[in-house]
Amino acid sequence: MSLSTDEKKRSRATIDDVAKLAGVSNATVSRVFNRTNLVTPKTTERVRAAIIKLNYRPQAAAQVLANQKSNTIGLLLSEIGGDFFTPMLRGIESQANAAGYGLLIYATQKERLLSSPLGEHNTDGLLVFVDSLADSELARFKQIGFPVVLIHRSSPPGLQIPSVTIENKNGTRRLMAHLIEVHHYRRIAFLTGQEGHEDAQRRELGYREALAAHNIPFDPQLVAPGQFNREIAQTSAETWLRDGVEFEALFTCDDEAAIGVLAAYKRAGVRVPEDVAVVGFDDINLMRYITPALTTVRAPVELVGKTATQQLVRLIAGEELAGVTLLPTELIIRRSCGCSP
Amino acid sequence: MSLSTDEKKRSRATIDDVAKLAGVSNATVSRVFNRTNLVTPKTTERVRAAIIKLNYRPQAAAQVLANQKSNTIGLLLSEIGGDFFTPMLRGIESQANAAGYGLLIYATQKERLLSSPLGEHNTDGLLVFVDSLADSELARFKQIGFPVVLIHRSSPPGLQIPSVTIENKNGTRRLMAHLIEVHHYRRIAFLTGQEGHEDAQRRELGYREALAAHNIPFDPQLVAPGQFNREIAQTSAETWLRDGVEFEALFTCDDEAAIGVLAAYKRAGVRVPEDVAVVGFDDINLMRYITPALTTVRAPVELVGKTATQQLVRLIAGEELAGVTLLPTELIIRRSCGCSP
DNA sequence: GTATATACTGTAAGCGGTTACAAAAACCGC
DNA sequence: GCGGTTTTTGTAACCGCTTACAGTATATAC
Repeated sequence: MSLSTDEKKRSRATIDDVAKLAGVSNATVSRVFNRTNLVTPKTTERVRAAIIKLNYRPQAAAQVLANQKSNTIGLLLSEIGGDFFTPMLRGIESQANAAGYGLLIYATQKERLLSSPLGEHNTDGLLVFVDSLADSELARFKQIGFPVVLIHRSSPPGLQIPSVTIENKNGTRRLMAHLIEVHHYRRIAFLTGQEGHEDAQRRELGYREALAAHNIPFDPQLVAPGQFNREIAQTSAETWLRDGVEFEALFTCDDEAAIGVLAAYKRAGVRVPEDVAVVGFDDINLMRYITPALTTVRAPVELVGKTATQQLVRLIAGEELAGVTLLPTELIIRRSCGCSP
Repeated sequence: MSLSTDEKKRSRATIDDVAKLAGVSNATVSRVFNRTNLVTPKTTERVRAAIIKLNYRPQAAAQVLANQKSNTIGLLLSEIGGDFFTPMLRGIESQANAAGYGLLIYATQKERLLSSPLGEHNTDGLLVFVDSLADSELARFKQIGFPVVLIHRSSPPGLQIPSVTIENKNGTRRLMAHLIEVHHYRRIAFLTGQEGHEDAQRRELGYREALAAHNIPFDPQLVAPGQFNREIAQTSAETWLRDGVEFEALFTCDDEAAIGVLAAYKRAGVRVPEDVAVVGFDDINLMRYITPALTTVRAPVELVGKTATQQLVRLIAGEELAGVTLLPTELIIRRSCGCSP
């Protein structure tokens, strides 16, 4: 028995193996594989047969090297979690796929950022979510012309990196207008979002602008930390309760915080919305099932993923584009604001 | 001004550029980069400086080709969605990362399976979730010795592919035991899960075994389709209601179906757990917040991801392993079964 | 049947790294 | 200062695929 044959077999067949078996050159095999219609039907058939016989699949790395194109885009996250994650990823993956790209995911715990050569890796472009990449790296990518699109975060000043996010301010304005104009609430409290998070900043701005627009004075007493976090929000609500701070409505900056607040109120016997209205932002899956169903602003998460990916694909194709794409949010009225249904 | 220099600059620096700038050979640069301690401190310093100056990063594809190792694992899914997805992905990503691997994700809409050369792509191994890959491809991978680990699905007969899943049957047995022994329910209905889905089959088996173990005859009247789907489950519950089929408790095979059932009962004015107990399986995020809080079985989703990835990494490292790894589930008692808290 | 245009196919040079091996340099003891 | 080690560095082959260019076979025209 021939050991050498066996040994050949054990590792994957290469294009040369196919060529030899089919009695042609590797160039011809390559042509067959890439559907350049330059090969005789008869030869094509022979090559096809050899490919099937050997179970040949081209080795991606070699193609990438030869083509200088990986057909892969990368997604950088600081953390995998949260209810928005799945739909966003779905949007990204489906769009990437439709455009013929694979998707490579990195969750970059902050520390790793500096030490690792991460980044372009094996990708043609990068989707950068929130704070998953340092400004300095962003600058480097810009400098070497490596395609990047930012998600839920705008470009650092100077670099003009395209970015996709949602109408945080407008959404908040509409939500606040509902509370003020429909329900005639005047004392509306606010739970801030995560430190340094752009969505949080824009929502806070919307809150303040809405107050001003309705001639309601801003009261710092009615602002406490929420951090996009259940526990912290719960603590803040409990503190208000203990201190006897009163208000008619509470806007929690995001839905997670609203859940924490609801837990605090439930425990304290405060009724929502009878005693106080509670509204959030994002419309995560839970909100419609929780009791009371939560009034919130729907963030088009999947669309964000889709749009960002489209832009990245165009960027990779060589189009110039920049600026912020703002996707529309939608006011979702349920029970927790005091509406009946 | 020298255009040629500019043109060089615009595309990424290669190892040769660095070598030239540092006045050494590319081999030396490679050695510096890979921390083989074979280079003089002085030379190392010169090379380092050149690397920084040129912002050099090795091109992954070239490394992959030269090393025959991509340091990337692939995850194959049929669909991105469901509440389990995020924690599973987190488990996979964190573990992959800890082992020095990147993560490539494919969502393979069924049709794509055949046409695309997908698969090993640029990965050292593959995590295959449920039904995301045809048996024939699995066989091919087995044949060429390409590392694969299955998740929530066992190996096709013959191929001995390692697989990681959860204690579906035992979890169900414990849940049923609780209903029967603690609450003394005897008429317990069952909503089946998704056709051909192994988790569903094992849970059904657990249901039947539990009945048998307690001398409760199996009643086909008390079984209806659930499909892991809210709407279908809701319809089934409504049909039972209309037909006047009575039972004391309902096990829905998964939590999604339980949500559908709850919706049907709410609309019909049936009280849970007073009129009928409802229990699910999985313990998705919602379950604790919904009213009534749902008794269910917790599936260790993140751990499944972690474990599968660990096994894959060992497989890639050349270890032989096979067989099914069964991760323990945990009974989570809340209100919907009739318990008080 | 020959000249010429046309259609296929093969040859070989990259793509950007790694690494075995060879060559050169530095070090050592005497 | 010399031969013999030991370190450090360079040379060149190779990883598997693509593709410009050259070469050969086939078809077309006369």
